[in-house]
Amino acid sequence: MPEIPKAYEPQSVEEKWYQYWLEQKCFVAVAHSRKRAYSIVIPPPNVTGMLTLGHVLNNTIQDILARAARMKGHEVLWLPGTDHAGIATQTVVERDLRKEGLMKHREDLGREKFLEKVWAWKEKHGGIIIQQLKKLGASCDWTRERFTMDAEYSRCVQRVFVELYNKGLIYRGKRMVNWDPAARTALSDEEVEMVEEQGHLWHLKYPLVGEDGFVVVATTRPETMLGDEAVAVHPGDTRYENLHGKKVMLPLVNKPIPIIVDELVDPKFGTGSVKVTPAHDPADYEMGLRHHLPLTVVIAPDGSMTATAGEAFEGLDRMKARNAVVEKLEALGLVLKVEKYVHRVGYSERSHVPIEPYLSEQWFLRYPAVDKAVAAVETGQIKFHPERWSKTYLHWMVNIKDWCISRQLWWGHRVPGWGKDGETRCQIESPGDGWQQDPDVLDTWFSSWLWPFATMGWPEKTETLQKFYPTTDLVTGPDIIFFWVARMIMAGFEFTGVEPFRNVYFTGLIRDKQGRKMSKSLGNSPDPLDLVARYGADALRFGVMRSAPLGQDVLYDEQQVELGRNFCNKLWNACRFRQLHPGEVQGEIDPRLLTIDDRWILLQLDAAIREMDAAFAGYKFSDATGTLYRFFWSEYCDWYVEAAKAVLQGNDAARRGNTLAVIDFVLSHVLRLFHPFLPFITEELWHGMGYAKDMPQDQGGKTIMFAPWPKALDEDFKSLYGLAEETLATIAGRQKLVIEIRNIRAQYKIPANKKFNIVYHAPADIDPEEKRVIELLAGAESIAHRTAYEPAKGEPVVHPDFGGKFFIPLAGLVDAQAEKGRLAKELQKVEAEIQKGEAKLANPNFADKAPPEVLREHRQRLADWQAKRAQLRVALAELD
RNA sequence: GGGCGAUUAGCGCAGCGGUAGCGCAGCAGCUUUACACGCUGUUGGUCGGGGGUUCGAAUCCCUCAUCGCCCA
Repeated sequence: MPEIPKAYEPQSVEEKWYQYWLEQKCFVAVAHSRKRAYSIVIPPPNVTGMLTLGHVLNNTIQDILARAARMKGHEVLWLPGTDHAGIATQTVVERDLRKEGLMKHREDLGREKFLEKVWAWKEKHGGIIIQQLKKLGASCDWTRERFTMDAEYSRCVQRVFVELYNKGLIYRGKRMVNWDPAARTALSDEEVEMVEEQGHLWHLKYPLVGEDGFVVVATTRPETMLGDEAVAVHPGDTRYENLHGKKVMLPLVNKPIPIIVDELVDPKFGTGSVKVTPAHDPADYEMGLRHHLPLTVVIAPDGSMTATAGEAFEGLDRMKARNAVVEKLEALGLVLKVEKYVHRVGYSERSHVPIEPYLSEQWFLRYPAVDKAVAAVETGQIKFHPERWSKTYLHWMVNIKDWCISRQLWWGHRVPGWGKDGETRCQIESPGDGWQQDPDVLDTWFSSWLWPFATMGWPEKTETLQKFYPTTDLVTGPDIIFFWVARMIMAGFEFTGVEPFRNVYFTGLIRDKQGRKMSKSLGNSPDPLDLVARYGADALRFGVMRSAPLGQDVLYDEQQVELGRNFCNKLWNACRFRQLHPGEVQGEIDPRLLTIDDRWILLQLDAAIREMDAAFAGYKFSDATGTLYRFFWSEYCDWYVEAAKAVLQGNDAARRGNTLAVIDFVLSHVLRLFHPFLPFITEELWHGMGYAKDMPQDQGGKTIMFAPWPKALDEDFKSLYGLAEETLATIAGRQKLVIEIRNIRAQYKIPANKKFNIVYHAPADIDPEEKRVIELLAGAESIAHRTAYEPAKGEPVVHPDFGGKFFIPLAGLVDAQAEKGRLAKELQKVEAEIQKGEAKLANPNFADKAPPEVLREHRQRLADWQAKRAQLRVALAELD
């Protein structure tokens, strides 16, 4: 690494090493390896997808886990792939084809032609997100990349369908389902998002048949009145007792409908009497069944009004029809009043239009292995991080309802159901001539719930499956806990007999600075690739991880990425500093030549490694980055390197070499600890610093990816190198001293670049080495020892822990008034502390009940403050 | 209505029973031969309100408030 640039330039470095890793097959998992397996399957992004910051967070965590596991000696499989995303993809392709003028509706092309177009589209645009993940540094095994519509994968899906059908868990039936009128397909309950809306409650007057008067019904959806088949009241509602068995004339339609009595009517809602529209409301549908009411369909699958709705409304969109109906009723004087009303409306998560309850023939699944799936999480066989999500999971699992799995789309796995002359069969291949395959496809989640094992070749007992299944960790967002996580757990138990993963890490949501969700319409969602181009992938990863505590939403701020870049630059320059000193790379450390600072930084390194291990064990990645940041920047760069300059600038070649050996030791550990977080820069420096040279090929020689993960220093190492706890206190004391001197210098406006002299007044001088370090750290020209010293009036003094006094002669610079002010202010603080301490110790309850070590601590603290007060008082008196 | 989470310095967070901390921003100074993507010093907090337990509470309990997510 000759002539290293002053600033780190990530672009070329990242490109180079990613290519190298691919060429060297570093990401490929070896199924017959003897190493212990670690595996993780990617939550497959939509093929249509583009990388978002959410993906960055999610995949960076997976990459950190995978890279750390490799360094810890595991055989790692991180299995990537994409999801065919039925509705999303079909919608995008349909839009494009319409734009190109190739069709108005997909029927114009026909199923086969249309699917050809989707596949062509997928081939052309489908890989974008995969390429983006590579830019991030994702160490996925790309040789095992899967797509949910791969031939083998599709066979798995159909096989599973047939199996569940044969077990009686899949059935077909006519039900009221959540219908998306824009995509024109059924959806599952989970795909409906309830949105609170300010709407209206219309009070409509329905005239009684054969007598004067009205029944008033309240509704939020007046357009459905065209399909009303009854008015219902609660049996116990005395207000309406006289109406039981009578009829009303349905306005506009002019059709008599009965007044029925049903327990499920809420007498407190609106007027207590409700209109019943069996074809367009789930509750009304149930009521219709109980009372044998006809189903009058007035809204078509595309959300427009049908012919049955009447000439005046046919073809109108349901929302337009609403206004038209209200207008007509108003003209007839049948609208009693309109109230503002807040209610919750179901919206399609896909097309973002209001869901229409719609009666149709669909396929449903009664969930399998529910008990096992519940028990696995309850007993901790599968662990959630943070744990609290298990509550959400369990709540859903015990209230679980059958899953509507059929979709009226073309892009997806076709239902392996066949019909002929009213007979239905379920099998993968056609039963023969004349059998028509069900036109529906399956919910995308009905394929992705098989992801952990279908991607590994199940149902074949492949080597990959045997080695890497069940997987170790899953990293995903809590928003798909029902869609995906819960269903994968059930599928895992049902089809493989075991849990599909042992740990689930739920990330937070990425929000902007103001706490708003990232969204396209707000335009607050930055393009991660743009950030990579400007700051580097490592910077982006580090920035995102630093601000992503476990279980907490992430407030994204570009400043964090900038910070990540600054951090990389610091790392770069710390290595550059080492490079500028000639000397053997990673020489032997001689314990006899260690300085106290060497011993201190080794102890701090040990502590940092332990903290890292604890952070990894608890999936606390922001703690890990915090530890690394602190150790490397605040401890290593700010204190150790500055102190080490005393040796490096000295003439003792042996000591210089030894200090460089310590520096290499620390840096080689630092690079490895950082590698999972900052893969590119650490690889570049690993080679550049020469640390790869003496390592075995598969242990860091080829790449830092397989360099051994640092281990905390053991007792033998510590005693050999004389690493003892008291070093920490000694250095802390010296740091305090240095800070006090620097403080005085700043107070007296001695420019940081101006050297100044210090007098050490004490019976014995300090060790010359230590003196040199203090001079260097404090920015002093010299420290002169005096056994007798008469300070000038008001000369600032510092009292070190080890005794004696440091005077800072300021040669005319002393401003007695200023110094007095400074001391008085400090004295005030000290007095306050003393008062607190005295009050506490004076409390007999405290003295009696507090544990002795706490008592001792408080007494010591008080004594220290009192000593400090005495010093300050003397100094103040001298000023007078 | 039920559940979960959050509320600590201007901002983002840590601390979860014994002196309130970190990073960023702010302020002051500095081209100190690794780094201005930097260095040094430094100002900010009755830990959302109220009650309780305790010798001692940011930390445990109760309650209220505000915000956010999920489920009815």
